[in-house]
Amino acid sequence: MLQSTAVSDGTSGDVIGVLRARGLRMTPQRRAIVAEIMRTRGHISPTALARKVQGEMPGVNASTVYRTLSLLEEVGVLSHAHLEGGAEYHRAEEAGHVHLTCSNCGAEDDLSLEEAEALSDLIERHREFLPDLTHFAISGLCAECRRLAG
Amino acid sequence: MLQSTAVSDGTSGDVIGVLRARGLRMTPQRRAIVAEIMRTRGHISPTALARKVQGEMPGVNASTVYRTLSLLEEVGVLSHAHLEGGAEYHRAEEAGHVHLTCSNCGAEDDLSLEEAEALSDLIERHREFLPDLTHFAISGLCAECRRLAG
DNA sequence: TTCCATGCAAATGGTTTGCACAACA
DNA sequence: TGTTGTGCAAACCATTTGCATGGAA
Repeated sequence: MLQSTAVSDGTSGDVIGVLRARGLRMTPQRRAIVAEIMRTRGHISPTALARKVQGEMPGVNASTVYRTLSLLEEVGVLSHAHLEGGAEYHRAEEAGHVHLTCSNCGAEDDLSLEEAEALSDLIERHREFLPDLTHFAISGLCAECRRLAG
Repeated sequence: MLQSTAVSDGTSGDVIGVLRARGLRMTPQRRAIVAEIMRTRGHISPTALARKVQGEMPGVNASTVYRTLSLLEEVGVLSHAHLEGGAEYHRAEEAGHVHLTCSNCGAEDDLSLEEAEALSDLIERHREFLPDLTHFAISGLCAECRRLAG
């Protein structure tokens, strides 16, 4: 895994700068992919992203999307998390929250970094294990589904 | 999802009883699969299980393994969790712990139900979200890798 | 004898890879 | 121009499904 020194406030322009600084090239496909993911709030799956990108720029191959996602993750612009439906990507700066997904209705919610901090501390205390609670989602029942389920 | 009333202390015999009680048949393949998974400590992936079963009873088809796993989960004997490598199955009675997996060395550890309880309470308090911390693993760095990483 | 379970083969769906061509810098 | 990036097609790999046969009960 490459360690990143990349800093980006979340605009496509920044990302392009980061890539340039690494001697990587900016192709129209990359621009489209970067633009699409920078515009995305929260997470998106590779296939969903591929569909969106192909919507505006037909002909962009899915393999290009996968390659670009890996690249952007290596460079530190993106990271991925494991949700119920598989891996999903999001902007690295949005990584500071824990995904809560309702196993019944599929609703999603987040836990802030501060809230997650308390959890991390608990785990750390017991095992000296330094958790990254953002990598896997936390499954469970949302408030509404709890009520309905009784 | 079928709700289970199944009770099993973890022996193949019990499981067979549970299946019988549901009018399901006991074939040699099912016996082999059940025996193998009852003998397994912790979790195992469908493909790994298939390989093991085929080791002792060649000819058992992978699709049979998948079908049997689903069946045993519906019946309440097994459940699955999402680890780094994908879904893994384990005996339902062993479900009471949280998987901790080191993203660096792959080491695995568990959090007991009691320890996890404190975590659940925290999450619940903030969101009225009732978490099932056993469903997804928690990624992070184990004590040793933390030390090495500095 | 009657369903249920299995094997087989094919379909599926996401993801990866090899390679020749295209196009940034 | 020299490399890097892309499209394409094929390969992969885990999982699912349809269907005819086999076998518990």
